Amino acid sequence: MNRELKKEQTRARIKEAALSLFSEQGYEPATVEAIAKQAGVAKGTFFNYFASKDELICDLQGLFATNEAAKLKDTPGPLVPRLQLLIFEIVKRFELNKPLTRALFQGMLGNGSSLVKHNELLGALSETLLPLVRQAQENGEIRKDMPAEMLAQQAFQTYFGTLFVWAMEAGDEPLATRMTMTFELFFKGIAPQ
Amino acid sequence: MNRELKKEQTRARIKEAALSLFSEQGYEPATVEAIAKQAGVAKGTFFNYFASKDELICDLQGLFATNEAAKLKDTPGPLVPRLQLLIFEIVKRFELNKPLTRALFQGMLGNGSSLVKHNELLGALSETLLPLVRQAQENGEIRKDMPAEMLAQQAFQTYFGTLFVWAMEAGDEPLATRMTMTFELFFKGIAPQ
Amino acid sequence: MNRELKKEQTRARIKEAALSLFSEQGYEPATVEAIAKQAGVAKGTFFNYFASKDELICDLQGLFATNEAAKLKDTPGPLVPRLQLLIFEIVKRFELNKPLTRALFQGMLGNGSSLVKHNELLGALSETLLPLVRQAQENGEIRKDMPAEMLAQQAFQTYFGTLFVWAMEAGDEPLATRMTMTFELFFKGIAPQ
Amino acid sequence: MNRELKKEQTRARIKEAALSLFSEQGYEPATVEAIAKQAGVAKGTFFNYFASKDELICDLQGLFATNEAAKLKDTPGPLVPRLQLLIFEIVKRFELNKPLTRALFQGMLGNGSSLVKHNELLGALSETLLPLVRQAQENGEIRKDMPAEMLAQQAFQTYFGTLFVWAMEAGDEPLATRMTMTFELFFKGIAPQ
DNA sequence: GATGAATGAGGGTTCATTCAT
DNA sequence: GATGAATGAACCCTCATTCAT
Repeated sequence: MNRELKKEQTRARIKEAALSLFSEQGYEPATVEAIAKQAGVAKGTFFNYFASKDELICDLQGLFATNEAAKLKDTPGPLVPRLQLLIFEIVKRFELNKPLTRALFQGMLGNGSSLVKHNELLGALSETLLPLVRQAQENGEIRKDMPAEMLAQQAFQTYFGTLFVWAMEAGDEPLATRMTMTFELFFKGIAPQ
Repeated sequence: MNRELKKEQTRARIKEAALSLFSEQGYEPATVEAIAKQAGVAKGTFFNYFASKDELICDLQGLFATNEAAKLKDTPGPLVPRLQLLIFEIVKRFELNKPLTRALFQGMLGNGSSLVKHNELLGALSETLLPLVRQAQENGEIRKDMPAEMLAQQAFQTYFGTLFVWAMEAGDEPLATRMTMTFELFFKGIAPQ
Repeated sequence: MNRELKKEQTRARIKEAALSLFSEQGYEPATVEAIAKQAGVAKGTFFNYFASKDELICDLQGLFATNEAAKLKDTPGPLVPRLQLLIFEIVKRFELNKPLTRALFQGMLGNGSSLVKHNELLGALSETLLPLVRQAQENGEIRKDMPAEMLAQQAFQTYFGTLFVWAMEAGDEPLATRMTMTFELFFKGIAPQ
Repeated sequence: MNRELKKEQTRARIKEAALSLFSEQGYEPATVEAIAKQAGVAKGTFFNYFASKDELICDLQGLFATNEAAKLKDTPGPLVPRLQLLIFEIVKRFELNKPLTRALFQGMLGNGSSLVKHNELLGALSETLLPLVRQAQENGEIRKDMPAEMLAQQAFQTYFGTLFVWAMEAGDEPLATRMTMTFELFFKGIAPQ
């Protein structure tokens, strides 16, 4: 439907505008009015698509996570190198710059439902990851003396820690190499004794 | 001086009040007025002690870091176990609860001078850490194929990642055990080949 | 005509929906969108039937008045008891609850054309009433030392005063008995010396 | 105290400004911003004095009532003529014009706490009135076959009915004469048989 | 005729900050 | 040094109304 399509586009334009302004100005200074203007719609229109600025952030925090890991399921062979590759590709794809990353973090932290969403996202990701981790434990790729859940949690910490420290730093080195290196250490840490 | 002492106390009371309210309500909802009231001073008085709410956050972010590592300098023997112990003791001491941690993160992220301060703090910490790391590399406790700076950076990532993921989770498990475990993996990751 | 009928029904459905929502939520909170939804039409459709929310209120304020008095015209005999009976029956019929009454008052008061309509309605009612009043004055049922217009005006005051005070009260006693009693006093007040 | 005095003045200025704008433009069009401007204060200052526009209306509805009746208590002699005189003087004093009266009605009707306040005011007024009414019943000035509470209620109806119908009319005749006349009828209605 | 996405002025309200007392 | 009234920009959000489909 033409109507339907247009709505989708408007929604996308608003999200893009938000990302653009968060990158330029940060979370708080990027007001709903400014976002709407940048998206080429009226302020009221913003609220036809997102009940609040908070809801927008909830939506946007999806950028932090993907479920690409699902692709690895049911394929045989050693997992660790493929996970490493996966991480590299994921990080490479989403172009989070530092100010945007900070803005997203900030938006998430000051917002109860973002918190809930965050945990849902991590939960869903865990669902995908857990069987793979267990399989890797069986294969002897990963140490068996830690529960898979804990290992997944450690992976998340590694991920967000890298993201956070990177985003807070002044320089402009790319995230991808840093993330890759960090996960190298991580995989070494969780290798069997 | 009596005068001097009183000022110090007032300042301390304001900081305590802020921590208490950030814990209860989060960063934004804890208004300057509420903090002042909780501290038993007038709103205007707050600004005699902190130039802005942002400056207060800058001050408070010191809670994330200590320079206890300095104690380790110039003492011989293996470093890694002592570092682990140090981390455990640091984390155990400062009682950051989850809402407060989130509030501090949020305050830091939306505030340019906090960013600067953050990097200064990490820089200073690096200063202390670097010689120790190099020494440990010499001793063969830590892999030599990564520059000490990078290793320190990795440590920070590990630290903040743990803090962040923990602060975002729903439960109320203590930070200390989690942090210890995480650093166990970390030290394993950075052990020599 | 089928077409004509359907329009009439839709219009009626919208009015019913409005009354229902005004009763539940009051005048302002009952948005055009909510009314349309309750009536089972789209928001835009509302405006095909009423040029504005104000016009709807104009339409609805007819609930405050009827011209049943016309029935009394040209029948002989004492008027006062019949008028009393009439009032009782009128009030009994239209089921104005308190929140709805307040909502209608509110809608009327904030709306220029409602004001005009209100005066038109009262004017028309006067037209009907005046001959009857004069007749009653001739009959010696009502004092002659006040012009009929003034007496009609007094009746309106009595009517709206009762309505208003009743609508503002907390309880849920029925309007009918109150109105009857009030008009008993009123008729006593306008009886001949 | 000078400080205290100034606050009082500011509060008074805001109320005056509100009355002035309600008279000119009606309830809704008189925005808080406009009221503040007219009062010569910033918009934020308005909210230092009134938590909301609704609260202002609550405050203002006091204009509808006074407790001058208290003066009559404990003085001997016939009450009815003194009550009539009292009403005349009350109405004469407060200069409610028609648009303002409509605005106040409108503000009260759309506001839950105004409703409560209204009933409190009438309750307090009843407290004062009831002993007088009973005394008048004893004196044989007022009919004894109706409870005093009901008579007070009837008086309120008479009062607000007159106010409402007068405020809705187009002309500009003074309220005082109308009110006096209406209460003449009312007192006749409640005279002993 | 029906639809509902788009509008956008304006709503009430908040709060960090200033400054006269 | 302490106070708290005043500030006013900016906040998020509402909703009657329009109009292209």
